Amino acid sequence: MSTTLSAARSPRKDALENREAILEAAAVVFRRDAEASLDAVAAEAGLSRRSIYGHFASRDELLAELLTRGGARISAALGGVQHDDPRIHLALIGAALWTEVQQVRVLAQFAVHGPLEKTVAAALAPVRASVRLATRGGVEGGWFRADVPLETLARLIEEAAIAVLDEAVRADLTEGEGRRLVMSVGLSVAGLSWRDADAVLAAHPQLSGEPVPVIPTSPTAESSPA
Amino acid sequence: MSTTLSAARSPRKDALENREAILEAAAVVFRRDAEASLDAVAAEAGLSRRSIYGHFASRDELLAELLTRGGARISAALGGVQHDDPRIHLALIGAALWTEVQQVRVLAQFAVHGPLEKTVAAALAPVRASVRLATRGGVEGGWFRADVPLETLARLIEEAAIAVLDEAVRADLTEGEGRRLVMSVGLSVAGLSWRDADAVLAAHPQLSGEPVPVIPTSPTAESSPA
DNA sequence: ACTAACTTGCACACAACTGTGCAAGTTAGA
DNA sequence: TCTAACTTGCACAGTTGTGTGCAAGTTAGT
Repeated sequence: MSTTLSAARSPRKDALENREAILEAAAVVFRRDAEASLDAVAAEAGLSRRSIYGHFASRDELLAELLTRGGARISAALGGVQHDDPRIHLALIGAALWTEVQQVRVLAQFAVHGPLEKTVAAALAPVRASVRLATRGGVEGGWFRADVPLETLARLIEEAAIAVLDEAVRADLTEGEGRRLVMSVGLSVAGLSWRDADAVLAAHPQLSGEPVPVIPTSPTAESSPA
Repeated sequence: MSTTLSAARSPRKDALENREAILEAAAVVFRRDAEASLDAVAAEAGLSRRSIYGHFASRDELLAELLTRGGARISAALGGVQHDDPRIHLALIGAALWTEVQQVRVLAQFAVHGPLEKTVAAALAPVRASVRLATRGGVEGGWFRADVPLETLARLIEEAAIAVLDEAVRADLTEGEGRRLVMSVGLSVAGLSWRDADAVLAAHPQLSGEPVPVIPTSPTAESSPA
């Protein structure tokens, strides 16, 4: 009665929820151990391993979607981040990353090993570009260290940021403290003294108050704690 | 005729060499991929997988020895490192680590995942202690950042150092450049501006010339590239 | 209340890896 | 030269994981 012949019924709503639950569970599990089994993911999601294959054709497909989404969220958070002062630009990037710590940490798990490298690299390309832009500006402006190739410096800043995120989570820092630390250490690696870095942060209210503009509510993850 | 009854002949020399070759191969292989198979190690060593079990009872035993030795080498390189000025102390630690990049990178592979964590932690304890000492001194002296718990700062410096080592290898930097960068970025994360960090390095000839005292020749690895 | 959409459990086949036993080879060294 | 010390290849058992097929359930939505 709906479509031409033997119309298939529309997909069920709870199936979509389960799909999200799987992705959320995968994020949790793979954040701890990048090589965890699908059994572990299923357990975390409260489903059976078998049913994962109802949503994803293979482990790799699940991973690909997970990483792509993570990259998208991060890029979204990076969205309007930009500033004439490269120091503030860099700090803002740090702040934006902090709002997506979980995602960043999942991505970081796969950044090094295996063939997922490509996927992760693609997902993080916008972030990289933004960091590179700020870095270049900072070096040219004379604030950032000029004793290292730009490319190297940008990478060091990235890696330092990830290290800080990890440490902030491990040390269970406050929201505010974590944010501040990511920004401050980022600027440190860039070349500023810690007092200068803190001065920059202190002088700019947008860096001490609430995060960045923030997006209303993403339709993807965030809710449904499985 | 030698020992009391049915004297066993003494072990053959080439067996020892093979044992070393296996360890060296393991270092190479596991540096790339911490979860590589023993087949891969055997191939790298030019031996059969079966014969590995003639030297090590299990994968874990091989790993344990590899990590323990790595830790020992690093600790040895750290040996006499100490200085009244915490900034120089920290720089010297960086320089010492640079002489053992390879070892450090192997250890780093296992620092996070799995049950080897304990072994690695034990192996790196002396390094940690030295870093902590320098950090404490630097903070108390007013050079290093005082806006973070000491423990956190020490860890950040460690992680930053590892990141720099990785990047230095990836970017294929000169011996000298690599050493300088490890020291400089270490000081940066500690809180110094990049110019101050470079000034510290420039003002102290021991930091710009050849490494640290260096040990004559360790009887373990280093040679036999297998 | 019917039925397609989902989930589940179980049974497979397949692959990769560890660890062992053993017989047949090589080789270092007394 | 002779023999114990080593290496090797192969076969095997055991483990852990992936991906599929299928029959028997539940459940959402009409």
